[in-house]
Amino acid sequence: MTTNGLQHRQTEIPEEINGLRMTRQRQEVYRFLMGERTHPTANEVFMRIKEALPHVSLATVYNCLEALVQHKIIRQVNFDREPSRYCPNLDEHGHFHDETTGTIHDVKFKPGINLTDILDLPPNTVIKDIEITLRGQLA
Amino acid sequence: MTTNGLQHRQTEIPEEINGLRMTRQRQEVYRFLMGERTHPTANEVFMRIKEALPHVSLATVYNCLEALVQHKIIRQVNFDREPSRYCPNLDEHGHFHDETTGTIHDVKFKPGINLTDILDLPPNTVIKDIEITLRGQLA
DNA sequence: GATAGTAATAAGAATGATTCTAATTTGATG
DNA sequence: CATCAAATTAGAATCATTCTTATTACTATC
Repeated sequence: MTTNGLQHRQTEIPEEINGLRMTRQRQEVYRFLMGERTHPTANEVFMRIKEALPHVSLATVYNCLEALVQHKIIRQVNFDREPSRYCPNLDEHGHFHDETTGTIHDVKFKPGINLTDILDLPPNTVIKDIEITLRGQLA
Repeated sequence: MTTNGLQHRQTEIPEEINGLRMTRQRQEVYRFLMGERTHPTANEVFMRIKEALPHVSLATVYNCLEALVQHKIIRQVNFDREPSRYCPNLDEHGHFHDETTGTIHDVKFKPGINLTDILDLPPNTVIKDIEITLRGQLA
């Protein structure tokens, strides 16, 4: 029993995630990202959720993405200075950017590997976030 | 015996590196980066080399940096969407961004570690470039 | 060493992703 | 339903970077 009947055939999204109230706009952004594994840009999210929310604004998409990132519901991914991309995979992982096709693939670490074990960090370092980016091609 | 006497007391820079003709502007950009380990931005490079070349333009600094990067003489380093920074350290290494002070530290890998060994890459992947970024604080 | 052709530089305009501003709407609460 | 805070909207502003065009500097050749 849902509180409204609008979301049949769509992924149910709770009213709140990690303390963030999931407004209609945030739901659409999040739902789209969950079903999309191509790491879309803010603009791509905007184009797509306009289908469900024709009056949504690009600023709102940026606001939603920022809120989702800050509440650790999605991750922001940057390649050089290209437009930021967004990723619903919260597991620790890197990104491989295939230069031939332009596609982006998540890269997992081999089991048992702890990133901080292999890095020569200064003592007393508190790591909040790690980003690994690879560029190349699938031969 | 140099071809001119202008560079006394400065690091001698060859006329060509990796096939790139080292013009006066490229020399100044490169010389500054070599002596500076703070990973300066294009604008910081610009401000500084103006002392030696008062008529240099910001566009030229960007051109020089791009040429140096493309000829693998320096590396471009990006943190999120902040202005790009430039680094003369060509060894494979990552960057630790200390949020408290805003400073950036090079991070080496522990001896014997090969990055591709610990990543679960798709088969037949040719890696051209790896970037590792850490954010946190020195407690 | 003058000349022609190419590369590099300079100055300022243009671009484009992102952020900001101000006004409106929505939602939660009493 | 009145109130207050939060979210959304539309459009303007920002700012690192790139582009354009004109000028200048090199290089190679005569």
